[in-house]
Amino acid sequence: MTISEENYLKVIYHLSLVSPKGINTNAIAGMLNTKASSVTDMMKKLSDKELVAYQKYQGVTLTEKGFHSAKMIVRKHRLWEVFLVDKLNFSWDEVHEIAEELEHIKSEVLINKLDAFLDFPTFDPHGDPIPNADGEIKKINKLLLSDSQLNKEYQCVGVKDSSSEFLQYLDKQKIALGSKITIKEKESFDDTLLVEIDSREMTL
Amino acid sequence: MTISEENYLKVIYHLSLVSPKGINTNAIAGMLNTKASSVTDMMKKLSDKELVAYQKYQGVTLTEKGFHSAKMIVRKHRLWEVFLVDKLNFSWDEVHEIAEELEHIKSEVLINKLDAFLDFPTFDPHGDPIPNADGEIKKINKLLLSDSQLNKEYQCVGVKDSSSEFLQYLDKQKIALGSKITIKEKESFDDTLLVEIDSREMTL
DNA sequence: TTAAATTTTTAGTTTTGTCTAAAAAAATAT
DNA sequence: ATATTTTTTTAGACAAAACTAAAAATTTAA
Repeated sequence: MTISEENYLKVIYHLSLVSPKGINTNAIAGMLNTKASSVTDMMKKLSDKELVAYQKYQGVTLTEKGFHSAKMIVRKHRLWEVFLVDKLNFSWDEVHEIAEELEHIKSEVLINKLDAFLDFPTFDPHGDPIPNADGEIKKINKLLLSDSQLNKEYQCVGVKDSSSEFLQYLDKQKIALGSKITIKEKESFDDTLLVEIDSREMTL
Repeated sequence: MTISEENYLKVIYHLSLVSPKGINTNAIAGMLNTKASSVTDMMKKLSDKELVAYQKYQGVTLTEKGFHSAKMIVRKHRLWEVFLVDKLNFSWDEVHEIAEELEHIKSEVLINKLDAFLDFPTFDPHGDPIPNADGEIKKINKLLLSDSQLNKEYQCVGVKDSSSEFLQYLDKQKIALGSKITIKEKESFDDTLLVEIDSREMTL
């Protein structure tokens, strides 16, 4: 599989998780900064390889084979992110771009040895689950902080907005994965929350 | 720089170390399993980028800039090999192919952090020197076992033939980098050597 | 020092992944 | 239900990196 094919598969995979119907060419083009016509061409190719089911004007869905391939790419991406953060001391907002390249390294032995070296992590530094070698994904009950209840302890397992700015803001506020969060008060007036994070109080 | 350009640079670098004159297109084509005509095309491109000095029919040499770029690629290749062997427990005969891919990952921060993580190694698992971040290469007095003197202790720092078969043979004989070797006797009749390796005696 | 052999370059194609512009299909609005 | 708008596909072109076959330059040999 070429790097380009892998990138298309990955994008279709991510879009599939959000909306389970056929994915349209424009949505794919938007994610890859390319044009719908280029997407159409690639869909024909991926369809020939039986990685997607494609009927013109109807959008595409991943086949079983395509779904598995996509998960393996995501697996590689996220394992490399763990490596970069845990072993090379990158901060979690710096790793995405590099992992975009590393995810295309071919060797399966490599990725399984890396997995073992990292102690078989199940979540990446952004809190997203890492598929195992068989493509199985550990589920977790996630809810948004804004939807959570008063005076109940939660643990931060991920973020919704993974822009550099937001991640750096969280770092500065010393909010990390695993942080224990309890909402003390909700201010309905401006949606401000008084929260206790790792035994420090603050307003968000 | 594209992957293809990097591969050409690297090959020209390696050929330059063996013969310091202009490198001919056929030699490059041979190393890259491509054709001389393709090499000519690429030489024009690299020449436009001022990475090589190229005059038709006269072979090519690396410019200062090209020489430095080539060393950075070699640096990446060898650092990744150290990572694969030391951290992921690959054996030294399995790592070349994977490092051929990893060497093209772009981030400079990445490679410097990897360097630090590995404790700034100066030699790769095959005993070849690793250029530092400035491109400086540690020299070592190397000589072939067949050219070495009787009853003098040497240390194995590299191998001449890096084929899988040979490396696996060495592994089986428990000969590794750092092994202390002393020649006890030379049999001029069939060039057999009676040697002492890490306090075990054997004939080669 | 010419002639033969070899090496290198040029010219013209191919493949992959992209693009633009135009045509076709589908969705929406009146 | 038809017209308009939006989305998607087709058709044709381009750039990168390779190839083949033929031409040109260089080297070697007689």
